[in-house]
Amino acid sequence: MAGKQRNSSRREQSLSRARIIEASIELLDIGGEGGLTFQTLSKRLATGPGAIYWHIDNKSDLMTAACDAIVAPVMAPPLMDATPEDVIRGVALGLFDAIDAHPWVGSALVHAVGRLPSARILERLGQQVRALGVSDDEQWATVSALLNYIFGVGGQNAANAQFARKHDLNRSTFLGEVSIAWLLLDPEEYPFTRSIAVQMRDHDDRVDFLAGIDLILKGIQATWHR
Amino acid sequence: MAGKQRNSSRREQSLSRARIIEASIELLDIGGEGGLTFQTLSKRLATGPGAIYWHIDNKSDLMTAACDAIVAPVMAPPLMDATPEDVIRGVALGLFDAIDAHPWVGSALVHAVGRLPSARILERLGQQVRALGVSDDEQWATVSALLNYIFGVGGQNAANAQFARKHDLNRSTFLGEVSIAWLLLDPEEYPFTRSIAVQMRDHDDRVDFLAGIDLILKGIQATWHR
DNA sequence: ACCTGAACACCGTTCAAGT
DNA sequence: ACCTGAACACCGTTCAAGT
Repeated sequence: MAGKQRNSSRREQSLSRARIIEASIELLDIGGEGGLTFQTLSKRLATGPGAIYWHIDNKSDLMTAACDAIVAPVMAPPLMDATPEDVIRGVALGLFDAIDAHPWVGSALVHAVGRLPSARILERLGQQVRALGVSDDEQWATVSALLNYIFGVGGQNAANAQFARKHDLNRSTFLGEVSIAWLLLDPEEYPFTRSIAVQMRDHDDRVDFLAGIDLILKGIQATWHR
Repeated sequence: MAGKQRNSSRREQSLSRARIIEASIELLDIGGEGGLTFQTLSKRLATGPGAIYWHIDNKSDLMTAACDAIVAPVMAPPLMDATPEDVIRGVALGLFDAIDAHPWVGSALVHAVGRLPSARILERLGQQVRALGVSDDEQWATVSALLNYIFGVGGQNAANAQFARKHDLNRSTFLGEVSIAWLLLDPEEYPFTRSIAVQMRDHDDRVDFLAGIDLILKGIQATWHR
């Protein structure tokens, strides 16, 4: 399927699926989830929208492909000489950092059910869950718990980033606004939420994410290591 | 702010925020996330789009309000005479069932960060986490783990439902397609995913959801009950 | 085989004009 | 105060026409 690659001077490089995905990632990083449209994309690639459809099926496929381009390298390294728990922590943290750097990936992962990026993560986590001694018929539920938690954090990160961008807030002012909103809730009905508002404002996403992973790992150990 | 309520014969009831939300929920239940537009909504309410904007700020607010109308009653009952663990299970299952009946709620919850529906759930879970003996400075991370897991499942449910609707699949044929796609993966690279494909096809969402909650609860117990 | 770009059906939102 | 509905700027996707 290699193209003819004549040295046409109309464009520096001829259009290709790889170049389209690369440009899409740049647009998503710059402009967030709303930064990628067929208008912005075809303008950046100096072509028309129809040309893009020659190389990709639709926007959903494009998002999944862009997502996979970020996720695949993160899931690649083998991380030898480590306990299953440590590998799971490493995989989860790698994913967290990737989503932190590209918040749109969190949203894309949620919408890429059963597609390649999810399968990569499932495989990586599943092998470790098996190594932890979880019985065959409980492995799916156990990996699912990890996967749903990770996707939950990713989706939340994506939503937060999109909200902050829309209202021109940085992370700390965004958290400050939420904190204030919580402090204004009815003390009778929302004692816990109010009591935790300040702690929430100053929390470290990454630390709390790992704490959640550790809670699930402890639950697995408590169930299978005795 | 009560309207004049003249018995005009143009419409059976005068427009109101409550009636708009009610109609929105009906449209979302019928047509999924894409079923609610200002066109379908104003048609169903026998009015123009401008009239709707008199009562609500924008579509995001409308989605959050519709979401809260589903979530609020589920979070209301007190569930006396139960352990904190059982209350958490009850709250989580109630939410799961609500999202199962209205998949768009899963997506709406994720996008309603720091808004009322999330605060209701946070409060309900937080009080029980406190009752479990989690120290003050770990309460946020602990409730977050539960919340992110629940939102992860909800978001995934919403995405699955949207995908199935788009391709005219019911739940079991949808899972069958994913299962087949996984079985076609490279055996060298995806041994775990392939081995679990059949188990995934026949799994019970609700049972697995509760298994994840129990894993987190066990992790909390292992951390704080000794 | 690959690209062009106008056209299509749709979307959320606005706003001058009505009552 | 509340409603009307045309208009606006945008979106993903298609497709006849070009090379």
